[in-house]
Amino acid sequence: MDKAKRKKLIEQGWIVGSTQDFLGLTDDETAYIELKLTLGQNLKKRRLEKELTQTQLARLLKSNQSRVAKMEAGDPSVSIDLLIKSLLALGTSRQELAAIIAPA
Amino acid sequence: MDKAKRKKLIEQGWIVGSTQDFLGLTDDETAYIELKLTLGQNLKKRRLEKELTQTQLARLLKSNQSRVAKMEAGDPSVSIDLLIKSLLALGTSRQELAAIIAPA
DNA sequence: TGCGTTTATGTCTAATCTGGCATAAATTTA
DNA sequence: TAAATTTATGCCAGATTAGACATAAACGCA
Repeated sequence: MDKAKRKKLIEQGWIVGSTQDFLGLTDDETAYIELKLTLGQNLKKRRLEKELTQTQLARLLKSNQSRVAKMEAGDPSVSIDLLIKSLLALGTSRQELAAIIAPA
Repeated sequence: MDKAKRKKLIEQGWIVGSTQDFLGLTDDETAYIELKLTLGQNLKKRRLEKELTQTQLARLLKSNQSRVAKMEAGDPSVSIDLLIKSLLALGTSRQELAAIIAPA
């Protein structure tokens, strides 16, 4: 958000700040959540590339459709652990994993 | 292990195979375990660079010495989740995290 | 060698995460 | 637009993981 817009919103009575500030998250908590979102988005990308439905992917992972949906959305109830296991199960290499985490 | 050595061992009656074969792990299970070991080793490296004892690091992470020992050893009772949270808590960036996972 | 410090290992129970299931919401297709 | 398919959301019981604690093992050093 540029400074002009921010100023205007504040003048209008809006409270402006980052989600992080609002929720009172520490830097590392924020980094964790963002990382989870990134991994989930990539899982979805790979699923779509293979033209699978969430249900089909779930079967592949020996999980279920709802968990796949939550994974892709970065839901608080899913761990990075599960996301990484899923990506690995899809044959993602460590190189690829690294590229997901920190695109060059 | 080079082929000659392997042949010799087999002739002598040894059973030769990878730990993965022996334990009957799938490729992705192996990748998961190896990733966990890598992260644990790196956590230890970072701890030593800061000249902290496991107990001191544990306090930093709001955990305890035994869990730190297990993290560094890649113990089955620790998740990649905890390892990543710990590395992030030490201020590790996504770039660095990626480099740990797949050194250039 | 003996002592202090650090690290490793085992076990407990509380908290978190997972799969399963039901169902709602959204999207696609006829 | 209605039906069919796909995705999202909520809940729960069982499984897994976490911190706490005890104690053993390893290490460094006087």
